[in-house]
Amino acid sequence: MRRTSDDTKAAILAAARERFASDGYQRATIRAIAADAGIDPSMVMRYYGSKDGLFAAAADVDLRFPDLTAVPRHTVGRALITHFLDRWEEDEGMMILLRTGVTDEAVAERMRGIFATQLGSLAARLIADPAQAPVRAGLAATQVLGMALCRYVLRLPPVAGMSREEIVDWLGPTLQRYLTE
Amino acid sequence: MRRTSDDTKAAILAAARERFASDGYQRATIRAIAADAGIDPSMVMRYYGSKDGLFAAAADVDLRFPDLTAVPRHTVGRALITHFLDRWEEDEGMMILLRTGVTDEAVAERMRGIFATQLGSLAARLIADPAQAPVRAGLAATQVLGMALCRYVLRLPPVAGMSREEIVDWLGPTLQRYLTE
DNA sequence: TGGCCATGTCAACACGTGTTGGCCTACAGT
DNA sequence: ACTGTAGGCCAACACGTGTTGACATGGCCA
Repeated sequence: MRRTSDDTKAAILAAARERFASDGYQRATIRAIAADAGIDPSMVMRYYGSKDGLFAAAADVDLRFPDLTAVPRHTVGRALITHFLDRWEEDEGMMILLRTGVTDEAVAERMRGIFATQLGSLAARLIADPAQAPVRAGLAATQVLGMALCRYVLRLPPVAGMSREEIVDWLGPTLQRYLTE
Repeated sequence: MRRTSDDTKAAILAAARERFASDGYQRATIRAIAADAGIDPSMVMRYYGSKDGLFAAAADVDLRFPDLTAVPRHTVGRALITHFLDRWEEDEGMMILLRTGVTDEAVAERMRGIFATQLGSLAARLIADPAQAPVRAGLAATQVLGMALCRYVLRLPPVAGMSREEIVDWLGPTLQRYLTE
């Protein structure tokens, strides 16, 4: 055989993640993805059924939160932002979610689910009053997503130019306050 | 005459702002905008030349920052977030910029310009060390845009459900620290 | 060697898009 | 009443899209 079908599927998925991440859903075309993967557009349909199916496979992403209760309570803020920066820089899925969730309601719903369960449950373990946990988690989300938006998507020069240490030093205390104070 | 051309232009622009704000650039079609305005798609071309021309007219937006040096220095954070919430709720242009800037490089560049000049010059007047001003402004942008993203675009339930007072109470101190401390 | 299936290509369809040019129609000025 | 013109509509074009089905071809197994 020239190539095993799993190899081709993987090549398509890799090309799709890149295109979706940089162009968003609409502007990423099946033809362009197929060209990147070095095969015919019809192969994409064969392996993923439709553009929606391909997107679903490409946007399957997990925040992979560590257990922040294992870390000293007064360093929770710094640990959270550090993990987030890591996650953002190693997984194109983050960019895909943000770029498409802004205009696609279905993806937005998915993001709501991800943040509600993952950040929410984290906050629930950290905060005594269970009624306050969701609001605290939401506040943390605004700061963390805002950073991702400005740094990786919009690329505002001062924010894109900051070092990781600077960011942790500045945002750590903010998140610390939102989550524990 | 049935209608003056200025009326029609205004009707088209209003429909366009609404569509661009809720659907983004690609999914907002000339045909849908024309239907909303109650006229033929070709009229849009007549008055605005092209879809790009129409978008440029619809996305012409100003942050309209007040002079924050007139306000007591220790309330600058609260004043900033208050003004931003106002601005966001009264002007669809904000939503247009955020929804489209995330996928359209030209709009992103425009946002960079807006934030650099407006928030940047504000920070420059507030902060003694001129080398630190851009970073401070950038930090404020992450928190403020992150709030807009979570509350108005993604509609994360805990954030969308917060009252204005709650938001000001929580984000005010954060912005205060970024801008003055 | 011959046949079969997985892997892949090709050309085309149906549809929605931005955009264009020609045509109509109601009103203002004479 | 006649005409010019501003405001508006209609049908069509050219293009790119996702998607489909028919056809080719290389390598494994009998």
